[in-house]
Amino acid sequence: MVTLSDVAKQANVSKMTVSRVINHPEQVTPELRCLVEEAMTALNYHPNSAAKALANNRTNVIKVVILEDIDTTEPYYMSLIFGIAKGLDKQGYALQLVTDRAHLTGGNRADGFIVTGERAKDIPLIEQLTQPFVIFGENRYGFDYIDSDNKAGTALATNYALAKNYQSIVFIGLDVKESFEYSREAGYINTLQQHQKIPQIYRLANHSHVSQAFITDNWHKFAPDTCFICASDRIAVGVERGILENGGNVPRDFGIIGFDGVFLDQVANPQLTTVKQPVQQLGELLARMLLQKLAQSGAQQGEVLVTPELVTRGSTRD
Amino acid sequence: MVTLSDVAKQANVSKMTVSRVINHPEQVTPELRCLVEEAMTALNYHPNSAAKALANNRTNVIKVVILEDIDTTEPYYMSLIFGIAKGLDKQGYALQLVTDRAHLTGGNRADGFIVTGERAKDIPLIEQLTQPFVIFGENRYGFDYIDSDNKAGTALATNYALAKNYQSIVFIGLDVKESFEYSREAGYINTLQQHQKIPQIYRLANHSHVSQAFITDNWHKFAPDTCFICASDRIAVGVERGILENGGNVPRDFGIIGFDGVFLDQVANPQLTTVKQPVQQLGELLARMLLQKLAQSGAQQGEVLVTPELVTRGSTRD
DNA sequence: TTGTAAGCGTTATCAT
DNA sequence: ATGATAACGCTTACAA
Repeated sequence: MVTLSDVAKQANVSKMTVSRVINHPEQVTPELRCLVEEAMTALNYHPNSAAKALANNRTNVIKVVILEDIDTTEPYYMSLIFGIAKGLDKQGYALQLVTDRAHLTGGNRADGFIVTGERAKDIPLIEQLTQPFVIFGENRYGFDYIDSDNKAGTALATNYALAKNYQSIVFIGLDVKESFEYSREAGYINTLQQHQKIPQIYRLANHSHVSQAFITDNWHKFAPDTCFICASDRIAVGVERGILENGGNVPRDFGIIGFDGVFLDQVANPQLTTVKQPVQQLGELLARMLLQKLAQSGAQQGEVLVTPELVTRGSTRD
Repeated sequence: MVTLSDVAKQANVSKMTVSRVINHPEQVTPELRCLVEEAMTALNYHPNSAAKALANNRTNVIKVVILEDIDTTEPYYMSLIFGIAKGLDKQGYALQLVTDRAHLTGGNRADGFIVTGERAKDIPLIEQLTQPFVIFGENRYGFDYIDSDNKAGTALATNYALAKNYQSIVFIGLDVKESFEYSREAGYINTLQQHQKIPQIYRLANHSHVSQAFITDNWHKFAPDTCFICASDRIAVGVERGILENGGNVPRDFGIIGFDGVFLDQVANPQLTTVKQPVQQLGELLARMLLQKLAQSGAQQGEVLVTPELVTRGSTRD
């Protein structure tokens, strides 16, 4: 194993100079810096992260906390974790997954936290955290966060439906009292109002069989030339099935636009037009934001909203 | 931060005794051990993993290497990673995701590797690894591995189809030259032969639209009373769609059995009878096997096959 | 069985 | 601007 001392010898300087070249390059003269850098590459030096961690009282580990009870096959979360892992890896950090609330404070140490799926009751728990954290998902508590721009997403979808000349545009949302749901509804409502149309909103549990049953039960209410803006792809898949089951023509008489764009949209038949969240990228951004926060000793990072993209496919008119 | 010394003081012993209670409890007298343990809980002591790592020349980090180019939304892999992360977390290890071959040897250090998705060309690369590793997935190179028992899985499926009295039983496999595919075909073939039936195997690319098109193109070949044993849920979803598209009755005249049981099976309509791999559990087993291998300084661990489970649902007769 | 001392690789502090 | 020294928390090797 090549250590600081090895590099120091090779470059004829002290360990400290090498350390400084790595951590505070501005404090060392260009010539020495150059020498040291050459020595480092010559020896293929890689810092020992455990030693660094010990000296700095850090761990190089970030805990990813999922407070929601998730179906662990849910592709959405998996993509997110994948993105986080990639983002952390790039900067030499490793990830520890926490699904057990008890592991949050107890257990191994970490340099910071990425938290998602929190409900109101979790807020005190989160506020107890003594180390920097960032949140995935809109929140009203002033926590730093990253999310898709939900409002812009449904606005995109609604505008598209209008452009495709669907007469009636209905929103099928989720029956949860979450910030993201309100934002998605707002994007829809605002867009419709700009076009002097009356919003029509239903809220369902986030399951395809629920939305499928809903369509069948209310089939008489939906005349041809209707586009359904859905708050999730799960909902959209069920809506699509319900329409087909009742003999409706997709996309000519009925359009469907989903939300999420992770996996399910491609499995549907016809494939879904959907508001695609760049989930993996969001994960990488979370990692980057947290590491930056660490570098700035916990400074506020604010909120970052990433505009999602409308992917057009067979569930809406050409 | 509570350290060894703190615990030592509290228990009126030296640091070493505390260290021994943690790492070699048998070397310390029961009374002292008890005293120390009380002190540890009283102070809520947690070992500093960086210091441990430094002293032991370890990192407490395991690299998870995915050599295959995967669709990062693929729930199968995501579940696996989730399982690995949980398994590692339990023993205080963190995970680093490697998708870039260059990061395999270079970059940060790790104590061991969990490798998956390797092709023939990757074998030399893997053999160069200087640290313990385990593989996910059957392989013919003598590497320690964990996998589902693919052969047992398709045998389960085929026996079930026979029990449900489908006259004709067809296997739709994948057109890949991989160990797991051969095993799945073998389970099907063996079972049919035990019942004096002639195997009938097709091999397709692993996409639902490919298998859907295949069914339509060959619809005349498949008389009612046929059950399709599929090598993946993706294939099965397409087969199901193809059958429905051609007016076939599922499950009365045509049965479909998938393989994997991760997410897709539940999204299908009707939901798929499928051979469910305990993917997350496989991940945890991988973590456990690797950590045990580390504890045994790299000793061979052999292979572990986990028998999958047949989940019966609407795509086969009641 | 228990304790003492040295060292793992790095960085902060203080001196030059 | 650069270097010497101690310290981070733990474990191995050796001494008692």
